[in-house]
Amino acid sequence: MHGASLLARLRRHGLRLTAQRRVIAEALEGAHVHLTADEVFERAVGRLPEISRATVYNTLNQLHALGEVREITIDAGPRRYDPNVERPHQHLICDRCGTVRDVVPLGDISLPADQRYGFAISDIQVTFRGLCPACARPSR
Amino acid sequence: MHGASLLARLRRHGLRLTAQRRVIAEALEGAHVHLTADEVFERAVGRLPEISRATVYNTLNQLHALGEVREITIDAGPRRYDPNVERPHQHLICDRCGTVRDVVPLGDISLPADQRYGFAISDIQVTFRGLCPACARPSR
DNA sequence: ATTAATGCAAAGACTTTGCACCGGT
DNA sequence: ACCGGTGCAAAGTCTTTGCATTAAT
Repeated sequence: MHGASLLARLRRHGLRLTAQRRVIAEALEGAHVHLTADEVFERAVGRLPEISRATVYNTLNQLHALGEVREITIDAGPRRYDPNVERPHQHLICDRCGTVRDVVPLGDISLPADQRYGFAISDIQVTFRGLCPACARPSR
Repeated sequence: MHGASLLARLRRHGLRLTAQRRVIAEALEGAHVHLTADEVFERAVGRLPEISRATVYNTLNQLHALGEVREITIDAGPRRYDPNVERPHQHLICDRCGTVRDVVPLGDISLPADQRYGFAISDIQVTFRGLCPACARPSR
């Protein structure tokens, strides 16, 4: 069901294949880090100068609604987009510089029935927070 | 070290005890749900009409910086503030209406050394997501 | 041909900030 | 008296939206 490129997945959802969506998908998939909408826009502009921020936002929102990208919200600052919805993973975030790394934790965590309040739980997100090596250095 | 009122904790940090901070602390502690800055402001205005949003934001940020309140960031929408930093707990969030409930999960999760990337991890946040009973109903 | 997608610019939601005045300590 | 805190209004950051135009199917 997955494993295909973002672009292929777009088509599968019945969305039209436009140049804009192509460069947005490429920007996301080519990144080794999770980009903000603005970073996606910057990269996209390099390949398609007429593209607009609105289209980037619209497309990112659509991809998210379709479950094809994950949104990462750091406490402050813009949202970031994670194209990897195929392999389950969680995030490790530096509280100072905001760097995000993908991680696969060990162990298991769950909610006992008396803690579910009747919710239908569909996802468990685990975020590890701390300081990355660079930010932990006392140099300030 | 904790267990005292927010107000008492404020004083302990050397912050001045003002009427504004008093009503903000009361708003936070009196809430059974986690409030947004604006909700805190609304409640505060009821008791102290001259209070400004800027002061609410400033104070909330200070409390957070001091570790006396927790910030909860839902994907969309304003941040919420959780005055309970005393008893460890996690959050259960409805993806449709945004309701937040405090929960105490079972189990354990951790990062193996090869997944830590040299980070000094100081916190693990677990967020359960799903639909609350009201939003799960097919009525729409 | 049809209708979704785009770009632009404007509006919106949320938060921060500069500065003169006020009020805890 | 000192200096942190406050209120106001303006600015800032990030995101969404209305609408006329363009282009994928």
